[in-house]
Amino acid sequence: MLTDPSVTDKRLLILRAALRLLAGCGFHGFSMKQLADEAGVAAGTLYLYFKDRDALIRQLHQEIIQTFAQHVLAGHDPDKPLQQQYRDLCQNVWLFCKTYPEMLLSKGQFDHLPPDVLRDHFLSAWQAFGPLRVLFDKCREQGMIKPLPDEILVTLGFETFINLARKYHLGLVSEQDMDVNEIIEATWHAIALDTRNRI
Amino acid sequence: MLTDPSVTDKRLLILRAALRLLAGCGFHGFSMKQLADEAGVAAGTLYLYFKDRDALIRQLHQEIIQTFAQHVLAGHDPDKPLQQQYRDLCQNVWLFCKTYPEMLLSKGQFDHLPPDVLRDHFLSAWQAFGPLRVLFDKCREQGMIKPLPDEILVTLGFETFINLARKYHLGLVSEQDMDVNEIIEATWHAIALDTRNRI
Amino acid sequence: MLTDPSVTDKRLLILRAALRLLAGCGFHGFSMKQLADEAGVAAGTLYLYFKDRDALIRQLHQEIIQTFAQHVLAGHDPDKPLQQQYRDLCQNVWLFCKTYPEMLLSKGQFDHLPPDVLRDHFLSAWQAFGPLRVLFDKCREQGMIKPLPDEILVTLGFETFINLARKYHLGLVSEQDMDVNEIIEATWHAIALDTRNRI
Amino acid sequence: MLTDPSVTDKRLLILRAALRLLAGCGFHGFSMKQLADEAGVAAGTLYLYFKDRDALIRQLHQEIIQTFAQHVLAGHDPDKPLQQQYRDLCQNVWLFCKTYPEMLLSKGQFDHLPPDVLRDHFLSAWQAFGPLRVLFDKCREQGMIKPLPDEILVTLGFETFINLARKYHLGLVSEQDMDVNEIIEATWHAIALDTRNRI
DNA sequence: AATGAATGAGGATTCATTCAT
DNA sequence: GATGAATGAATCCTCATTCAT
Repeated sequence: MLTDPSVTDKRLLILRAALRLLAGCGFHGFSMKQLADEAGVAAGTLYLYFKDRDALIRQLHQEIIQTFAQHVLAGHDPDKPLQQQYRDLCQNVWLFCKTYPEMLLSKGQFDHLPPDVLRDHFLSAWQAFGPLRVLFDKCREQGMIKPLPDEILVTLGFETFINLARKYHLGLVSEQDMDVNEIIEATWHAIALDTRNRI
Repeated sequence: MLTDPSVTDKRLLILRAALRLLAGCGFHGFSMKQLADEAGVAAGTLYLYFKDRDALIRQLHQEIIQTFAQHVLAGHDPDKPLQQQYRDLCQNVWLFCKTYPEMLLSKGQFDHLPPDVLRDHFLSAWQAFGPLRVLFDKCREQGMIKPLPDEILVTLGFETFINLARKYHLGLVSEQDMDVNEIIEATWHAIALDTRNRI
Repeated sequence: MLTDPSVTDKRLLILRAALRLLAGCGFHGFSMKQLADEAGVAAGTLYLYFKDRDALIRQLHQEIIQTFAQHVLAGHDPDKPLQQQYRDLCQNVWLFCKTYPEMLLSKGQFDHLPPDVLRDHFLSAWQAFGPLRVLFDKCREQGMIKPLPDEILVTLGFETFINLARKYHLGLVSEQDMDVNEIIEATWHAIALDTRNRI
Repeated sequence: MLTDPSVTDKRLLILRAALRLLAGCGFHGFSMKQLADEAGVAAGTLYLYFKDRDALIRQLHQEIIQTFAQHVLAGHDPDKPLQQQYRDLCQNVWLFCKTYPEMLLSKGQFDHLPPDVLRDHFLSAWQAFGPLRVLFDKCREQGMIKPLPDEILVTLGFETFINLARKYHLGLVSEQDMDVNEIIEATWHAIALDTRNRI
């Protein structure tokens, strides 16, 4: 996995180097030669592991998504109270984004992959997030949360932490400014179905 | 302004062409030659209006921010009820993002501008959003919303609509799936300070 | 003439500006736009006075040669003693090269004009130097100088001062280092026919 | 060395090609593409050996200076009579300039290198000409030549042959016109200190 | 498997020249 | 005559990719 430094598989070494460069300089200004240097291999070696630049970018994208999913779902326990599960997931999202800013920074870089490729990646990601769908289903069944599609719940809930992490790394908010638990509660209010919430 | 097609100032024509390309293919694969073609001018002409590629990108970024601010604050009336003001702003954010997807898609492309440039742009944007800060201040004074920094309120509130618009344009959510007013309420729940909200 | 600042003929203004630029940055890095700015006219105006860049360069070359000839022959008096005439000419060469370094610096820049053009220019220059040929002829007739072709006498005599002026402007020799009269004598030794000179 | 055709080091191949082009067309009109073609390599290859065009020009300049020095000092024997040493050096200068006209023609092209670069190159050249300084010192000590600085002696002596070679290659003087030994004597008269020389 | 020199198409940028005003 | 915005060919340079070793 991208975040596991003990793995020395050369393919992963290259992807990790690509991630560092992507975060550092974006797509432009990251050349295959630079990547080779950063990864500590020769230029030609890259092509033993990846058909071409595009293939490398796509695989990196997928790898990031998988890594993200694994970190977010780490320690997930479907037997805990539902709201606790939600809190744990939020914590994980926040922790991951805070710890690995390069994944965040490179996110926008992928927005222009061909749409069909993007779709494929999202679908496989969604599969990795199966437990999340289960959680949302249960919450909806029990009338705990609003009857909104998963995608929208994700935006109201988890994506908030991604956005905050970006601001955090840009220095627009400091950790003193925010009590993560407080914000988790806030996002819960957004998705929770509480008759008393009605205005 | 970027969204006003009646303006024929050549500088703006070029920026608009750049926006279309940026949305269509991202930074890479958008060459100055392509831009010239898209804008209907010769390659050399670009350099009469912009010192170089970087200057063009930076000016585009600022133009987008300004345009965004103007659309969001359009029709803003500080004399309306506070919550209504919030609703209006949310509506505007959603409408703008839905109507001009290219602004959205190009957003991630700017993440790698030099940090100091990014900071400058954000600050000038924040100035344009003065009425928003006033609104938040009033709401906080009256105990209507949680005592969170503006930046976080923005994320919990408005950025939700930006994220949703992206998904909308990617086809991940359809307009049938979502009742915008419902989502506006949801984000209000996120930021609102309601003692009954306490869990 | 290039060195006469009272002439305000626009053609000459342009040529003088070209000379300044040529001396300052060589052929490369001197653009028609720069020239227009330096001359204080619009780019298009250059083409009212010169067919194209090449024509301008050629005319500049000729102008420099003519100016050089006029300065060198200034005050020439064919009735003075022959050796004194030689001394005067040397003095003039030195003075001119010292006073107008830009003419010197631009000299090497013309070495790559098409050979036929160069030839034409040299021939017309040689015509302007008629009095010099007369002087050499008289000296040779009287057995004062070696029976060498004019071209070689010029090299042994006058070109010495051109070379020294270049070194002077590069700071490789200072004026303290050199007594011009002494050097004039030295060059005279080079061309003089003195039986006692024989080794 | 630039004049040794047996060396096939690619860097030298490129420099030699650059020299041919420089002599043929001067700085302008010699493009990196042309150079690549002339050298028989791809355009990109140039940049494997030289950082950019400027670096190439600078290195060419130094290479020319070094080559010139080596040829001029070839066969130099400090044990010969001093005047004979001088004659040998003059012969070498003449021979070199006659044989490799491209080095001559490119000379003026370097006049616009940045002054500090020019200075560096001249200093390193001067080091290579150590034996020449020794010769001048000895001659001055023995009262054989005028008490002039080395730089001026060089101009009066050796540079004469450079200038003549230029005229020779331009067809302004033919070899029939000139007896090199005669001219060597003439330059010796210029620098020699002979009381009988006094006029 | 690994290398890295070589390639050459493609990018950003410049600049001589034109032409409508 | 004079302007200077517009042009687009040509320039320098980069970089993804290949291939002989």
